[in-house]
Amino acid sequence: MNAITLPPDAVKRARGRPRKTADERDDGNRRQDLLRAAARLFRQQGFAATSTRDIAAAAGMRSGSPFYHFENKEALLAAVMLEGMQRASGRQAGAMHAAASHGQALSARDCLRVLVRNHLEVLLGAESDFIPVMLYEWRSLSDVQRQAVNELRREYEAVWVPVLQALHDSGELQGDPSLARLMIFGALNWAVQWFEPGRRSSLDDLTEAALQLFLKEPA
Amino acid sequence: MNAITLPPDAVKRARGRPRKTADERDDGNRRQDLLRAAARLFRQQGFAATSTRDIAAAAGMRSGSPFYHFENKEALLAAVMLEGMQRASGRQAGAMHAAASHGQALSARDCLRVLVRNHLEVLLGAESDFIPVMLYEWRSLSDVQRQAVNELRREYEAVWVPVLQALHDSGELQGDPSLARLMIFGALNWAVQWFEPGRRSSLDDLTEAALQLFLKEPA
DNA sequence: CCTACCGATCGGTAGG
DNA sequence: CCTACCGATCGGTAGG
Repeated sequence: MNAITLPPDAVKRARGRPRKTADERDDGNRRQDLLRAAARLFRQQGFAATSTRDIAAAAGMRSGSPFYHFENKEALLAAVMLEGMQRASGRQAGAMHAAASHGQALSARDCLRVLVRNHLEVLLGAESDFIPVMLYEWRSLSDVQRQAVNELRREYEAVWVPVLQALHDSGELQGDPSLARLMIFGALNWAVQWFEPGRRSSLDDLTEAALQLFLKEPA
Repeated sequence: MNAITLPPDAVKRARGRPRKTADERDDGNRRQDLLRAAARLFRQQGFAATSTRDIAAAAGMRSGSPFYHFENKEALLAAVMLEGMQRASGRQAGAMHAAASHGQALSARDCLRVLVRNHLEVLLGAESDFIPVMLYEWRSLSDVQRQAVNELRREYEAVWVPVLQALHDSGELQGDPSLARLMIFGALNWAVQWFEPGRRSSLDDLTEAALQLFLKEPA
C-alpha cells in the first residue's frame, strides 16, 4: 500500500542524492555564480558580444544550464542590473546612516561627500561589474525590464536631490540643481572609462577633486 | 583612327551609363552611405547587435556588398570612429578660430564656452551618431584600430588643456586640471544618455549650466 | 543541471 | 556591387 499512497515520482526522488531535497538545493549559490559571471562578461565584452555559453562556462556549467535559472538571456541581464541597483541602494543608505550617526548635524557638503564617495565605490571598487553593466547596457533591456530597473534607479538618485538643493540654497552649487545632478552623475560615471585602481589617484582623491570642481565656497 | 586611339575598354564603357566612367563612380558616396548607416545602427543597437546585413539594407545594398568597401565589420566601426573624430576636430578648430577672430582677446572662460558648446553640438546635434559610437563602442575596437583613433582623440582633447590650465591659474577652476578635464568630459559625454532635442533645455542652456557648475568667480 | 539537438542568423567569400 | 553560398556560432528546448 506504500506504493499507492506515495506520489508518483517519490521512488525516483528517493534514489537521488541523500542530503538534499528539491527545496534545499543550493540554487541560490549557482544562481549567484551565474550572476557574477554574467556581470563580469557583460562588462568586459558587452551584452550582445557575450554568449550564454561563455557565461555557463565561467560559472562551471554546460551550455544549456543557464536556462534552468533564467528564462532567457535578457532576463539574466535584467537580474544583473537589479542586483547591482539593490546593492548600490543598500550601500548608499548604510553610508548615509553611518555618517549621520557620528556627529548629529551633517552639512550638505559632507552629505554630498558621502554620496560621491559611495558612488565611486559602487562604480569602481571590488565586485563592481554590476553597475557599469547597468550604465552601459541600458539599450539591451526590454521596455518592461527597463521600467523595473528604472524604479530602483530613481530611488537611488532621489537621495541626492535634497542634498543638491540645500547646496544650491547656500550658494555652494550654482545653476539648475537637476541639470547639475545629471552632470555630476556623468562626471562620476565616466570614471568607469578611465579609472585604473592602483594608479595615481585613489577614490578619496577623486572624491575631493569632484567636490572641488562642483562646489563653490559657502556664501 | 578614332577606334585605335581609344583605350581598350572605351567601347564597353560607351555602352554603360552615359555620364559615368569607372573612375567617376560614386564609390565615395556609397561608402559614405555605408558609414552613415553604420553609425546610426551602431549607436542605436550597439556594434555586436548590428549585423552587416542590417547596415547593407539601410544603405540600399545586398548583404555581401559592404565587404567591397570595407575589409570586415571591425574596419567599418573604425572608419565610423575616425570619420567622427575628424569632423569633431575640424569643427573644434573652426569654432575656436571664428571666436578668436571676432574680438582679439578671448578670455579663458570664453574659450571654454566655445569648446563646451562645440562639444555638445558634435555630441547631440544633427548628424551626431559618430562620436557617441566612438564613446560607447570603444571596447569593440581591435588594439591597432584603437591606437589610430586614440591619436585623433588626444589631438582633440589637447586643445582643452591650456584653457583649463589658464582657468586654474586664475582661480576659476579648482583642483587638478587633468582630473577636472576628465570629469568635465564625463559630464558632457553623459548627456548622450539623457538629452532629448526638443525638450526643456537647449544646447545653449547646457553650455551655461556646465560653466556655472564647473567655474568659480575670477579671484 | 546535463545531453543532444534544432532552426536561425551571422561574418565573410568566390565568381562574375 | 550582386548572387549564391559556406562554416561557425548562437539562443533556446526536450527529455531525462
